[in-house]
Amino acid sequence: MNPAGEQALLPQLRAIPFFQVLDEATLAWLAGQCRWREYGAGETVFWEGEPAAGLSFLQAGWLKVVKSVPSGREQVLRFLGPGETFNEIGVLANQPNPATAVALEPAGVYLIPREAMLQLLREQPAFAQHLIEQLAGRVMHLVTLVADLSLRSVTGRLASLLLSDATDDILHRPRWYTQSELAARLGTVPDVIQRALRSLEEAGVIQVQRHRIHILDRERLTEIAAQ
Amino acid sequence: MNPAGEQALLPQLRAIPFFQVLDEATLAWLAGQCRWREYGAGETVFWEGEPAAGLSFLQAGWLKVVKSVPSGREQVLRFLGPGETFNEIGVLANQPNPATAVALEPAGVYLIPREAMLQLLREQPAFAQHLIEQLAGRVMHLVTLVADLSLRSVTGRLASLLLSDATDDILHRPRWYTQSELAARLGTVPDVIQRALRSLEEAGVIQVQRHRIHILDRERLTEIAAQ
DNA sequence: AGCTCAATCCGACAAAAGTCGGCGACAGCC
DNA sequence: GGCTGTCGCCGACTTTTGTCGGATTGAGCT
Repeated sequence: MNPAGEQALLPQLRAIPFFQVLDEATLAWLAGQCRWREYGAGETVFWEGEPAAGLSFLQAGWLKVVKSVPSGREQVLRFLGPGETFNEIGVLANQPNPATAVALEPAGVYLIPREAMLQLLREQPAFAQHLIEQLAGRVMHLVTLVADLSLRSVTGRLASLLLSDATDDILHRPRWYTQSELAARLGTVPDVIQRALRSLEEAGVIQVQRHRIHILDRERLTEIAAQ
Repeated sequence: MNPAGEQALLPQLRAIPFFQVLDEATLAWLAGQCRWREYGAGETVFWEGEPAAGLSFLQAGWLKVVKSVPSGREQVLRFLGPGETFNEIGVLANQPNPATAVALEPAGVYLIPREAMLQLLREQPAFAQHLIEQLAGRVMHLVTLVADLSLRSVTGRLASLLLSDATDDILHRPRWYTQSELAARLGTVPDVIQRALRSLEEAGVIQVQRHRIHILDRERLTEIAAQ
């Protein structure tokens, strides 16, 4: 994993939905502003409460964005993979980072400094437009998460996750996607997830293997997801 | 409660943070686009899942924005009072309304149709900028709510709410602000709120009256809020 | 192959949250 | 001033979620 030279970075930037609205000259300028950083698995990219350095985009690897509490429990706000951007909020709200970002596997990140970001915002109306759509999407996602945490059972949330994340009725779990992470994503603890998985398996709705979960009965799982 | 004529509506629009960045001509144009609606207490302003008609701002009264579930339980996303705007998200994400809005007391609302809103967005970069900040703030608020629901106890959340919403150590509760609404805001049910209030009162930390709650020991309440 | 550490699994228990039935108090309304 | 419906109050109970100790498994490493 190496930082892309400017000629390699450019097509990458172009491929990111976030920047697709920019013209070539602006993209080139932006490429010059980016700073490269690498992180090992488990390393923290930035901490909640720190001043926001800028907007980042993930060139390679996987990250999680979490809120955590002294006891050690944490709530995953989102996982993100190559090509996704993160920490827009700290920059835009002119506030400290609202959450912590941690690398789940070795990751390479480009940082677009706060000032470059704000300049883009001022000078590129199309960029601002696009950003607004992104943020609106982010809000919708969070609203769903709030309703889920408050109104639905752990088993129901787990069922929904399986239904929405599985491809061809199989949810593949990379090494980093442990029951711990699954629990943190669903707002609970590993033991409860284990219990829920077991009970779904006993009901014959899913089949759990070490690194993947098969959906056996999509229909019944959908009913369970309503709880 | 009457719709303001254009000459009365204008200063109102000017006073709304959302529109403060617009020049006089644009404000006047906008005033002409607004449509007036009134709602009685308990009436629904719009439903989750409906197509988003536009951005609204509340001229008088109080509303709640909620996600609810067939069983009847609901999660309040926010309460809002005169001068605040709502349902930006449906418009901006080009999605159906993500939540339902209900009047808590007789309310008057101006609706800015979707098209006018989008035109503003295209033609007024300053407006777009301001909108981005608003959305970023909304995201921060939701992130906090998610972390609270997932990681903190009901009593802790209640304590936080008392600390942040009380003025001069007193939280006034208008008629609509029942224990039911309090519960829906904190993501639980009325009985649990009643229990939590009683236990805080027994501990001598607060004093509960019918329409207001006194904070007696701010320091201890702050400790409890950490749970 | 053996070691080691983390992930998983499991049963028993504890605590928090949610449910239910019923009673009393208050506000609004004839 | 009485009626009525909602809100609030309370105790007992159920369910869900969270915690703990410890056994087991598997992957990666030496």
